[in-house]
Amino acid sequence: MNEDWTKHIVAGGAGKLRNADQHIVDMIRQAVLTQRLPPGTRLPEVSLGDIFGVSRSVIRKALTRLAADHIIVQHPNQVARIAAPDIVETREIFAARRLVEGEIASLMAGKLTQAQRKNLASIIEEEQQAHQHGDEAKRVECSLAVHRYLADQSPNRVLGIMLTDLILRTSIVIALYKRAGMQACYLDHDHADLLLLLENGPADEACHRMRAHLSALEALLDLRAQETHIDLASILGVPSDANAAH
Amino acid sequence: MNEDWTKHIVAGGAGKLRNADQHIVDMIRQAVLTQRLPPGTRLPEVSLGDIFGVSRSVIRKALTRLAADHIIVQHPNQVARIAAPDIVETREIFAARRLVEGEIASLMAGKLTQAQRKNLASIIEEEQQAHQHGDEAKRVECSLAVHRYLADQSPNRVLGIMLTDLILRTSIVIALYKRAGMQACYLDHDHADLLLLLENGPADEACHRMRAHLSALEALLDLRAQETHIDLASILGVPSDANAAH
DNA sequence: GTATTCTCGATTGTATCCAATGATTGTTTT
DNA sequence: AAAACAATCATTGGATACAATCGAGAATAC
Repeated sequence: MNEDWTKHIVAGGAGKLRNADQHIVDMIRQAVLTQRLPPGTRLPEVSLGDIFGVSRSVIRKALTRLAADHIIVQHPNQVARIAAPDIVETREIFAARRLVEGEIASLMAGKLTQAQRKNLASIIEEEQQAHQHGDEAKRVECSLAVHRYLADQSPNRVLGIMLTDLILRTSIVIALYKRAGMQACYLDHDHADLLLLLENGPADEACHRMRAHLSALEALLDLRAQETHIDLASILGVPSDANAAH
Repeated sequence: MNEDWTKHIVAGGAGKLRNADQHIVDMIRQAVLTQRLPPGTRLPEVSLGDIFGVSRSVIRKALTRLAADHIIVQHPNQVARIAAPDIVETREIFAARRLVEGEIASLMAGKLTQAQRKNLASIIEEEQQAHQHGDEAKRVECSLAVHRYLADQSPNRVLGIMLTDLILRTSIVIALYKRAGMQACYLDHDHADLLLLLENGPADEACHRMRAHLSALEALLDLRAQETHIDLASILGVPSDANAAH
């Protein structure tokens, strides 16, 4: 079915032959971030090899790295799939992200360089414009860009890399558990308010605001216990017998 | 020279053929934790393949996973080495660990099960006995066990796995930067005090105590600016005289 | 004596081959 | 018709072969 994400992907980089797995990892991560590659999607090694024009060796290395980052799940002798965390893990991911991104906000608050101010302001401006024009895809992209920029600019690189991973996992669980009616999650003015606190506010207030922003995001999801409609498609594909027991 | 860590390792599991890379990853992680495998050590694929009796395929998968966890560094076309973070990254690792382990302490404080109490108490008891008997290796092992147990029992599994990785990276930088005179880092009664707070104390106090404990640990290292003798040997590629330097 | 270049060995990167395992489908039995 | 069983196919796990690259040391030039 949903196989068209490959078109976007292969277009990106045909010429790269050196250390090809990095390119493949990047492309798959990007596809997951932008929700072109929904949770539960099968990722057979041969198909990916055909798509990217490399052998299974390279694909396997890429898949191993993605599994280490919890973006895909690999069970022995079974096809790798985009991860589909359950509700418990979803809450844990949000809690961890609040901790890490709150700390990063705290570290950066009041210490933004001029360039960082400008870049953040421009991303947020673009986000609001996209929202007003109803360009949902663009809006999501910019919203992600805000957080990715913070992860990238984190003065503590260890925390920054952790946040990069958590943002990816958050994208996955948002795709899984977003309520039916809404096409994506949006919190008006949250990012603009955050920028103000990052520029001037005291560190602990920036931290607190960031955590509240992430909690609001989590609250937009439908995380009621199991009985929900959600997938049965992506979940029943998962081999772990936790769900399939009946 | 320092090739005897293999003896300890291969003894562990000769018979395992199924999903062998997990075993290899575990063995190398354990060797790094116990400092039998110092930072900068070369890890050639063929040598490891010979040692574990498997092909390079399996070794490569194991190395890829270790690199994803920042335990080894892989540069293109060069031998993988045990990571040797610089001083800046060392401070970042400690800061991240304070954040994560402090939160885990906070989450567990006042909520220990009876079994958890018993296990922690027994580990700490064993640690103190080892210290009194001068059994340094045993003492370090128990000290690690305390923190690994917390990582393992963390109610938030995402944070728990993060802590597991951070403990490993902490072991690496301790091996790199421990002061010459001391054989290992020891903080008397710190673990016992922590246990008391985990059992009874309020959450934020347990968090604060844990952070202080980790800061004290960091303070035992020699993290003065670059001019220290330390590496240039282990970083620039000389495999074995990293320790002989002093 | 020092610096430069060249060659060779060690090591990794990628592709391909075979074995093993799991899923699927069709068949048989009750 | 439903369930158990068997054969086939798709897919992964691991090993090996070959190509590409890097580093060390020798040979050479100045």
